Amino acid sequence: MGVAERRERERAELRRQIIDAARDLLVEQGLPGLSMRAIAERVEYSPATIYLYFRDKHELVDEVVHTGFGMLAETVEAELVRTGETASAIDQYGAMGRAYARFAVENPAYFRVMFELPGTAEHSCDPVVESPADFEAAVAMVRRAVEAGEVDAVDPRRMALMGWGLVHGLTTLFLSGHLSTEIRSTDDFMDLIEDAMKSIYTGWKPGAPGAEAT
Amino acid sequence: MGVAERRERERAELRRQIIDAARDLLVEQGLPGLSMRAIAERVEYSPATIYLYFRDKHELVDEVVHTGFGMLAETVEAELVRTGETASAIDQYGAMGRAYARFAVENPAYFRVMFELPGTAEHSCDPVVESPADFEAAVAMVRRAVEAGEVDAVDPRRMALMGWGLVHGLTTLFLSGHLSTEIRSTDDFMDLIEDAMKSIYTGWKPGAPGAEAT
DNA sequence: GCCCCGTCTGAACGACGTTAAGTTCGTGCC
DNA sequence: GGCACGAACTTAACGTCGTTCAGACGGGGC
Repeated sequence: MGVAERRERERAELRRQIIDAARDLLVEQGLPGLSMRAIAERVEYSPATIYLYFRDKHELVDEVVHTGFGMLAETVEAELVRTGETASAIDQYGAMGRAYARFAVENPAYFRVMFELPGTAEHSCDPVVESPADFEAAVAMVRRAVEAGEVDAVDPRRMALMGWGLVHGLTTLFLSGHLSTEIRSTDDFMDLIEDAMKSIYTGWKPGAPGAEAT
Repeated sequence: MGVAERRERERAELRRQIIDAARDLLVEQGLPGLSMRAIAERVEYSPATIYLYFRDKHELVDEVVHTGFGMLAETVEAELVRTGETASAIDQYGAMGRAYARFAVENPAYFRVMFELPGTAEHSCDPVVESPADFEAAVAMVRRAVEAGEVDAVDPRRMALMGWGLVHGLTTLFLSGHLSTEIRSTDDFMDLIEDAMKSIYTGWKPGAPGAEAT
């Protein structure tokens, strides 16, 4: 009686194909090119068929966004294992920021959909802790840096938030062209991110004025 | 022969009404509610009429975005004259960041259109210097702080960029709901911005480790 | 052999941005 | 005063979009 199982496999397969087609279309043509009809044509089905697999366009895009956050988390975590052997906690924290920015410039359309579309916030959340996965990793990294005495006693959650905000803000401003007078190339941008990660924890270093007052 | 002048005045008047209707619609119903047909209905003209005043929807939205950047600049500059008497340069710099964030939470739809729509970057630019107006003001403020000895010698352009990125990033993350686990209310958010502005120049204070190395 | 049910499609609906053709009407000219 | 011009505006349509629904197809169980 393997017929039901085979049917289910085929269903999951097509569902996967639709999501992949949507992702490719998004990457190749941006958000305006992401239409149900275009997706349908790419998987060689009628547009109506998609609605047998997804309630509406929103649900399909949600799925794409979800995989996007998965990719982002993978990128950041790969950077963590790459630098885990040699780098200090605070340097790893900086490396996380750079990995985040690199993902954004390498997948601009993806990144924009993930953060600009309304109602995508819940997809950045770790299913276990109800909070963005990488954010928790960043918090842990700041905590480790504090415990190792690399930086002064600061609130790790608050400081991870600062780092996220700083990198995310510079990234979105860069992607939307608002930094074109200051930052011209991707290399310039990555230098800026490097500076930014450095400068944000300069104030936490032991002996910095006002660092313990926060 | 004032007939041509009157015609021109009437043209400008209707053009203004269309922009205002678009702005109101955007504020009331967000970007999805901003359709040419809805704008036309609000000014009580046929949709086709709008095309006698604007080449296409893009040009009309550009005009709305332009006024948005004007409002943002006014908000920030009003804060500057309010604090100009009493505050130090570095505190005024912090006040600029808070004013920016306040504008965003008070005009979320406006703010999102200004920064999320593709090709809006040029509207943030001062017509004289080819750069966002408030950004130049922030650069000047950092420079004044350096000259007054309030902070260590840092690159003012670079540091103003950091401040912009930090505030902008936290703001967009907050508006898109990605901070909902950390920041619940608008008051929480404004507290965060206050912290952020403080912490970003803590590292520039005289005697901070590594501040002169950057 | 028949029927059922899951799968899929063609055709349509309403809303969208946009355009071409046509109507109205005040104005300047003879 | 009558006429022609041109600006202002509308009507109706085109092609696109997301979405729905009635029906066609076809393999599996009785």
